[in-house]
Amino acid sequence: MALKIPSLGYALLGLLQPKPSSGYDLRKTFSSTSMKTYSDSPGAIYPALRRLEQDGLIRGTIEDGAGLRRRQVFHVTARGLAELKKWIARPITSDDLTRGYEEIMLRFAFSETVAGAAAAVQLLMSLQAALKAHVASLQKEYESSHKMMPTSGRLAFESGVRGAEYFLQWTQYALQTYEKETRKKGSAS
Amino acid sequence: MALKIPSLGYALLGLLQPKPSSGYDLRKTFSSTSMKTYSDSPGAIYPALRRLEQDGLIRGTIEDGAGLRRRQVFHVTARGLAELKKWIARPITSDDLTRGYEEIMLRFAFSETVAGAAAAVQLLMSLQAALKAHVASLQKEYESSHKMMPTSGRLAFESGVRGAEYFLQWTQYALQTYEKETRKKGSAS
DNA sequence: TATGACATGTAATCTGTTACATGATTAG
DNA sequence: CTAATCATGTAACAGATTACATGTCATA
Repeated sequence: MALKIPSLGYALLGLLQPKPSSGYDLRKTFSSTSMKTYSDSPGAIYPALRRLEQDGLIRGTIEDGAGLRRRQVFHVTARGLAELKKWIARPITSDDLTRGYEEIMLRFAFSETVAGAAAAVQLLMSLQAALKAHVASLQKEYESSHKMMPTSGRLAFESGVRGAEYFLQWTQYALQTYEKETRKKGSAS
Repeated sequence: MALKIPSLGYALLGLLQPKPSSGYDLRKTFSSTSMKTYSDSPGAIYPALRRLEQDGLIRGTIEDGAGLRRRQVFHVTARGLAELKKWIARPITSDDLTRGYEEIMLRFAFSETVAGAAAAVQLLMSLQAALKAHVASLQKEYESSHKMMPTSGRLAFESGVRGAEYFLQWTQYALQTYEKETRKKGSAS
């Protein structure tokens, strides 16, 4: 039955993992940082947190500090961490790419803190392989159809192809960055 | 009350406008071309078409040609065309950019056929202005936060910033393409 | 004649949006 | 004291996903 978690659920898990927070904190993170893709509305976040808790992926404890203003702080459970790791370790499919780069980048952004640098590199390599195939198929489709398109259609398609090519270049850069980092750490130890 | 149309609705309108089609045709377009972002499932498309018809944006006529296999072909009404044009003419907001480039590119891809080259250029200029502000704010956020991030987080952020910068460059290229085109047409006439 | 493509739909379920509602605490 | 912020929630609704259901037509 595999426990289906929507994108927002993973975003919450990823944020809670290094830093237990309240629903309100999470809302502010979504509204104030560049994670605005996710809704900061209470109607999205509080139900999502409850679902995660019901699935045993997070646990909330009511904070009773100075004031009596109730505030529930959630932290990721062992099960939640395992689920996060599974998500990050999943190989990138062409379907993932079709859905857009956002969720992939979220996975990558969390990967190092959640599962270590080795997992981050794994993810990058999987992404690179998937992107190569994706770019090739986009180019093929472009070749076969660009002549029938109006200028704006063609340009929009081009933007997609070039964006993917550029993203592929970025994976190379990211992998190199990790290589340099491990060399530095290796020689420093 | 402004008639709210979801992204899928506009995608359908945009496809139907130059070429009336059946639900089945549209599903195949979504599954076979790079418009896979949109679901090709009947549970998404047929209800969406019915909603558009109820709002008077498209009208379906049952085709009775050779065979008796029923097949309903939808075409965009005057009201639907007006709605499409309004959608394309809306200036690009920072909100649009936050939600991702896909819907913006859809608007642009359809713009020329639906509203003419001048509208396409208008859209590009609006996009360029919005992107400049967006890139600047992303860079600012990057500057103030990149030192606290793990490598993977930083790289993911960089990918977002650079992607936006690249997209901005593309708008320049697209505008130049239109300039060249109008010059050619102007001198040819 | 049976398989597969054509063609359309519905029902259950899940998630997110929008809008409303409640109450505690702090700052002016 | 009152306005803003902190903090949490609920209810109605819209839209998408998944899975199922139905029937037509061509072809091997």
